Parts: sequence; structure tokens; C-alpha cells
Amino acid sequence: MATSTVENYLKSILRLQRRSGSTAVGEVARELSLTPGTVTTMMRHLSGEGYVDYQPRRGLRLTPDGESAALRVVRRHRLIELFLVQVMAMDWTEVHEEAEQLEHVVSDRLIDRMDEMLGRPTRDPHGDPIPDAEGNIVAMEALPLAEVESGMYRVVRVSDQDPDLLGWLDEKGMTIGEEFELSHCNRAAGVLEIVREEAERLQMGMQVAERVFVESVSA
Amino acid sequence: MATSTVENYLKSILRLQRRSGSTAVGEVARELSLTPGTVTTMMRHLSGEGYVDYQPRRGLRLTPDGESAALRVVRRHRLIELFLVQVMAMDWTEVHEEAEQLEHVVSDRLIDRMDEMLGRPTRDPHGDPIPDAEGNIVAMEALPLAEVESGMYRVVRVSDQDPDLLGWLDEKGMTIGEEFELSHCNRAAGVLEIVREEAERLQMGMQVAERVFVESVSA
DNA sequence: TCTTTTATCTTGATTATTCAAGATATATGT
DNA sequence: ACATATATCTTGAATAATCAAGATAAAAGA
Ligand SMILES: [Mn+2]
Ligand SMILES: [Mn+2]
Ligand SMILES: [Mn+2]
Ligand SMILES: [Mn+2]
Repeated sequence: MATSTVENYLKSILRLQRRSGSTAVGEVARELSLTPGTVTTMMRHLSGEGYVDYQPRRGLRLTPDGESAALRVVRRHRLIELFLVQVMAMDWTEVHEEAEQLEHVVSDRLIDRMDEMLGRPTRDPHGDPIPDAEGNIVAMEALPLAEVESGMYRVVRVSDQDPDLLGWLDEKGMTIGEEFELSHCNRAAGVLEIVREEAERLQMGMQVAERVFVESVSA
Repeated sequence: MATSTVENYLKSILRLQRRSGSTAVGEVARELSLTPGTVTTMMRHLSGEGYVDYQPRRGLRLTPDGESAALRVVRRHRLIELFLVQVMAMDWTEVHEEAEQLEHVVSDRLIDRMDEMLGRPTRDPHGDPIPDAEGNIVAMEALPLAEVESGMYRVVRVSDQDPDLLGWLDEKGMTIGEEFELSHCNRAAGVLEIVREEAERLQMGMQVAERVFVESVSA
């Protein structure tokens, strides 16, 4: 019976601790646009509930219980996003906000109906992996376009946080599965260029390339 | 930006004032399983926000603003219920609870998508009228089966509050649109009997007949 | 090491929602 | 009309979530 506030905290912590395995009060505060004091109070609470390990000034991490609770919310979020795109024909730019609300109230029954209707999918509309009902998730090792060498690549994931970015990518056809060649990459100038079908060129800035994840195309 | 708590109060008041045009603190308290004191506090608040007219000890009623806010929630609730039955193939016994949650968080965009997908429907799965986007609602003057004379009738609406009742009705094929003949009605014994295709008979108690609404079949 | 900056923590206050218990008004029955 | 029952109201307290501002610890720089 975690409240939606708690569910959002857990999801944020899961995100933030992905890198180093742990995170800090300040990072959570920034991520959720709250004051550090507010987060400290909540960490004491979550620690008491057994969701996080929290040592004042030493950082925090999810307990196994906290992690599975967080994965459950992530699963719901991503299934809902895919449902909204696939079944409701909504745009991939707008489903994140909607899922952000629905993830807290949709029943397990309905989630399972969606899962079934979608054929037990493993990726959401932005390429993020969907954890299964037990919380198992396939690791993704795609790299940001900003960090790879010249060569042939395929878009496998894009950040779903910024609707403007998603809108632009959609307009340019840079959706999941799209293949292209990375031609130039001028890190100093902060610009890079890709080439697609019929020698069509496309430039983008590093902030954008930082949010588009690709895998190398063997062919 | 009414909170879901407020939305639930408004919906309850709309229901309760349907009869006499107004209602009382105690009735709202009973309906929502709250103490009278809690409701009094909320009525002061809703009155301040311009949603209800509240004179202490003299009862309360929705203002025009309150009524349209309430109708908006009712519209969402019923559209969601129909969507869950029609599109998600859920059972009419379980959609009420689900809609009770979803009605507060689904975006206008998504509601409109459902409305469109369902072909701008006017009745929910239990036969209740769905207000249009402006809050217009077609009045229903169906009578409870418990209050009509012998004759031919058609089920046009059933109370959606009790899943057990819905389950039994479904099992017996007493769904919306079903036609039958009311043969006996022993009000004293609290039992009545109906006859359908092939002389099939079905008895039910008054508490049940009180919750099944019918209209007379001319033929 | 000493100073400054940054991160984190603590405290006191606020808003929303609710209940328990006691006070008061209204309705009912004789 | 008077006593009793019922409905409603008031008050005081609790919980969840949050912020502002001031205190303190840790990190970074000189
Ligand atoms: Mn998302
Ligand atoms: Mn996504
Ligand atoms: Mn309902
Ligand atoms: Mn209904």
C-alpha cells in the first residue's frame, strides 16, 4: 500500500542508483524538485518501512524490498506507455506524463490485461525494457550516440523525459529501430552529423545525442 | 484542480441531491463512510471554493460550478467503465472499482480518445447515462422492478454498487436490454417472479428488484 | 592546515484530510 | 409542552507531505 508519493521516491532512487549502486539525499531532492529537508524526512520514513538503507550523510540505497517495489512501478509505467501508444494511438511525446499518473492507480488485473493484449512486450515505446511480473529486467548496454565512433548504428532507446526532444526525433524519423551512419562528430563544436537513406543528412547537438542510445549494426 | 477527495465529495452530493434538490451533512457522511464532523469541515471548505451552498443545520446543495465539476467526474467514471468493458474485455462486476480510481487521474486527452473510440456513447455498462463534454445528461425515468405492475418489461439500468448483485444478474442473463414478463409480485413476502423465453422462471427478492430498473415494453 | 563552499540535517510552521468526543440544536413521541 | 433520541456542530488531536531558514558536517581550495 505504498502511497503514490512513496512510489515516486522509489522510482527516482532506482534511477539514480543505477550508476554507482547508491545515491544521495540531494540528488533525490533535485530529481523530484523537493528541498533536501523534505527528502531527509522521507528517507527516515522509507528506512523505517524497510524500503531503503539510509545512513545520514553517507547516502542511501534501495533494499531488496524497495527495489522490487520500484520495479513494479517501472513495469506499470512502461506497460501503460506502450498501451497508450499501441492501443489508444497516442503520441510517444505525450504518454509519459499520462503514465506518470496512471502507474499509481491501475489495478493488477488491468495491468495484466494490457500485458496480455500487447503480447507480453519487453520494450516500451522509447525502447526502455519492461520488467516482467517478477521484476526481472533485461539489461541494456546501448551507448549514447554522443559517445560512439563513426560507423553504422541503430536507434534502440531514447530518453522519454522531454516531449520536445521526442517531437523532433519523430519529425525526423529517428524512431526506435531506425538505422543510419554516423559521419562526422565534432565534440569540440558540440555538433554531429548522421547520414541515412538516399544520402539524407541530419545534424544534431550533443545534448540531443546524449539522449539517443544506439547499438552498432554488424552488417 | 480539485483533489480526488473533493471530486468524490462532489459526486456524492450530486447523487444525494438528485431526489429533493438538496442533501445533508449526515447523508454525505454515511455515503462516504466519514464522520459528520469531517464532512462539516469539508463543507465549509467547498462552500469557500464556491462548489456548494451550505447553511449550517439547514442542509447543502451544489452550486452551478459544483454541479458541472461533479458531472465532469461522472462523465469520466462512466466512459472509463464502458471502455474497460468494451475495449479491455473486463467484467461489468469489476469496472466500477477501477473507474473509481481512474476517474481522478486520466487526462482530458485520453478521455476524449476513449469517447471517440467508443463512438460517443450515451450509456455506461450498467445503463447509466453518460453526460456529454458540456455536462448535458439525458434524464432517465426508468422505475425499479420492485415498483411496477405485472406486464412486459426491459432492463434499462442496474445499480453498479454491488459486485455480487452484478455477478448474479450476469449469470442469469439479466443484462441491459433483456426483456421479460413480470408474473407474480408478492410484496408482503418480499419476493417476485419473472418469466422469459421458453417459460423459464426466475425468482428474486425485493432488495434485488429495488436495484434493477425497467421500462415497459409496448409490444 | 585554515578557510570557503557545498551538502545535508534539524527545527518550526503550513496545508489537506481525517477521527474522537463532547456540546448543541432539532425532531419525535407521549 | 417535556423528555428523549437523533442530527449536526465544535474542538482538539493525528498523519502525510511539504517548505523556509538556520545549524552542522564534509569537501574543496589556498
Ligand atoms: Mn516514461
Ligand atoms: Mn518510456
Ligand atoms: Mn460505477
Ligand atoms: Mn456504471
